[in-house]
Amino acid sequence: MEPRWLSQDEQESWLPFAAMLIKLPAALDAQLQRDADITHFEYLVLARLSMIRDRTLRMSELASVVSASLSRLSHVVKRLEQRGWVRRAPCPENGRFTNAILTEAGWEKVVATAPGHVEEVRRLVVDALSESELRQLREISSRVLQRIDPDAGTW
Amino acid sequence: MEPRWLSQDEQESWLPFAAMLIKLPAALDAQLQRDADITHFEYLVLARLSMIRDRTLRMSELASVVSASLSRLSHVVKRLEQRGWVRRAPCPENGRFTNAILTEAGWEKVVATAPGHVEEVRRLVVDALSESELRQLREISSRVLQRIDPDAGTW
DNA sequence: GCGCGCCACTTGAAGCGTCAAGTAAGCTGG
DNA sequence: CCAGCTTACTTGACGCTTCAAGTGGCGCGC
Repeated sequence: MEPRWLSQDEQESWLPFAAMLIKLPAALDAQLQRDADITHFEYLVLARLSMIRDRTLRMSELASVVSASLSRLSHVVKRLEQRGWVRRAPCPENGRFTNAILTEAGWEKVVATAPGHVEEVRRLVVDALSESELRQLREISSRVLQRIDPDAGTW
Repeated sequence: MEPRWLSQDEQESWLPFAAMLIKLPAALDAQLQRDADITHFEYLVLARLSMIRDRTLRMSELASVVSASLSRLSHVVKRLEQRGWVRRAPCPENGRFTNAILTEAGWEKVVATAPGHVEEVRRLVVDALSESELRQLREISSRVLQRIDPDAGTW
């Protein structure tokens, strides 16, 4: 079967988009690495915990909200635990679950790190775009996410 | 100084966009890994070489067009060389330069792999969006790239 | 014309992610 | 009531990326 190659126009959209897909995460990582000595993914974990009641969440739920495998999360939480920002405790009601809990030091880390990160997100994306472009971006992202994982939108 | 947090609206665009930034590269990688047993980045290197006259490019130029460090490229090209898809030869005119050259087997690998990859790009992005959304996406991506690296647009 | 520095690359070690295998808690059927 | 399955998580090994330290060709100053 003859493949449906991208047209000239399609390529001219795809190429810059693909480049952004590579460079934007690298740029966000670089800012956090430089200013806070943590990974973008480590930041996501801390930030998510900080937004939640009791700053506590089961490992499997945390994995799902940060789009990671349980294995990846387990390794990362181990490192965060060693740095004193998170601790783990078995869930009292059900011994199979493990709760990840943001410590006071972890909370302070988030408070210290978030403004610089938000500033970078603004600088590179939010403030670079008009209001209507931002809405378009939301629509586009949702559509792509839907295609990647048709079941995911359900939360 | 009080940080400028994202507004509700801004967050509602940023969150799906950030999720896409994580999941789309993972999805593209997964397809290539599954169907062709190569990394997305390895594919990029082979594909770029295949598009160029003589299928030959200096390492440093290749690094720049695929947005990678020279070190990363060096490691990857070594692996591609071991698999027989690329070979390296010092540039005749200037012994400091190394040319990366796509072999016949490498060419065949690209020809065999490209249609499936393009199909996945269509499925997840290009065919998921309208023509005008695709144009918007190009504009948005260019704007963000400009912010990340103001000098880069010059080629 | 040769020493010194720079440039293009290579290498090795350390860190993070993934995959597969392991462990331990709780449910379930007989 | 316990054997075996399932679920939630952990661990270890391997692969890829990064970072810092090499290596070697080439040009420039004197």
